[in-house]
Amino acid sequence: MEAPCASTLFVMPRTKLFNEEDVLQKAMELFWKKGYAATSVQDLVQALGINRASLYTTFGDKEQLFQKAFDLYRATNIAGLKRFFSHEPNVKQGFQKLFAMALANGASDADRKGCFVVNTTTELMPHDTTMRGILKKNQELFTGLFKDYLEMGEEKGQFARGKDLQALASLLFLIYNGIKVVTMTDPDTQQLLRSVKEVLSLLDE
Amino acid sequence: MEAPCASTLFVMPRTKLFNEEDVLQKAMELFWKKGYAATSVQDLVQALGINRASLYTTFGDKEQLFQKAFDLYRATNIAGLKRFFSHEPNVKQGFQKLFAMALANGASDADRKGCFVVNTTTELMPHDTTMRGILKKNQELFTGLFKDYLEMGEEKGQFARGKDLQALASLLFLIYNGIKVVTMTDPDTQQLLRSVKEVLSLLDE
DNA sequence: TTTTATTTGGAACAATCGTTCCATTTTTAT
DNA sequence: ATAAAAATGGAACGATTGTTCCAAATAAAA
Repeated sequence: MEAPCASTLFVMPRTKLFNEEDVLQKAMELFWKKGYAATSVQDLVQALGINRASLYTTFGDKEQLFQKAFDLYRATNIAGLKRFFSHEPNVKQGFQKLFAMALANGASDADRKGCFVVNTTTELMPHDTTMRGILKKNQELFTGLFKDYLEMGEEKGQFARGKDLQALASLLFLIYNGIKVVTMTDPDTQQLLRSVKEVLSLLDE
Repeated sequence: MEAPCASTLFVMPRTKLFNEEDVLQKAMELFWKKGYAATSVQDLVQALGINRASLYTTFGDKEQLFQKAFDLYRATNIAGLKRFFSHEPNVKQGFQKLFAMALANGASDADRKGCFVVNTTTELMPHDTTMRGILKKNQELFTGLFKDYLEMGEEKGQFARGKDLQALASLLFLIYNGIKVVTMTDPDTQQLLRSVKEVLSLLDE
């Protein structure tokens, strides 16, 4: 009955007018800045610059969009950390620079967004059970990278053998999280740099 | 004209049927657990067990109630910390116990509420400027108590003189915040205790 | 008992929430 | 030109948001 002629089967549709990655990036920054509950779909429509209907057809509902934005943040961060470590052979200096960067970022960001992972943890953890698995994995991945980096330093003889590298990795991760919280209210770079110097002295001798 | 007779001037009204402090405590726990944005007035009415109108007449609007609940949390915490320090003359042991308690609390709390101050920081800091002053004061108060406690230990000869106690106080505060975040997703007491042990070794010799 | 002040339950408010739908416009390839 | 597919603007949905108001019930002191 309705058999179409061959020509109609290969008609190409209108291409998307917006770059999906760019839009997702904008969504990431808004959720990062305002959190999940405080970000309305109306806010998203305005910030992303796309139509409300387009938002729903390309990203699903608010929760799915948040998940994608959050995944983008995590992927970007992990990739950046790996790249950073691979370019810094001296481990103690590497952590020194990493924390200095975290402090500088906290001080320079006028929006005081902090860390999207930390913010999401404190906002959604009490009830969101699906997010828990993701965050736990992310935590293990992070401390794992820290530990691998420490082991590299140990093998290179940059500090004494026999240290509890797992405990040190967790400790540095604690501090990383602490920095992301504390710098939101008071980006006092100078004093916290001295704190970082103190803890990194554990890698001496 | 309408001069009332003396007797009517001293008529006592109906007394409140609920204990204001108890109700505020319940509000504190709900805001602590769910955060500001995710807690609706309807949630509060049900959790506090008082009427919606009573809520507004005794506590003001949602924002004022949150502020009072938050103040209660901070006051309780600071008082508790002072009491704890005053009962523990050995400083290193004091911090050891303090962090162990923080870890144990994180592990035992089924609601995974974390720390109300940390949660509020990450939720409201990007935009709320009035809260910033409060949180900064709170931060200074906390690190101040840490530093005073460390100075007491130094004077008592519990560890070597000449350490950067201000930096150490900030460092321990960073770790305290880190613990409050990390234990929300994974209350792994055992491993983090080793991290605490590592950082407190800075108080040795 | 009467008076006074407060709580109480619930209705009502406008505003916003997340989401869906539709008619129109726009772009691409035939 | 024509057809297909996507974006667009905007209306519309019911539900929930924070807040206010009011009549009725209640408790304590006079």
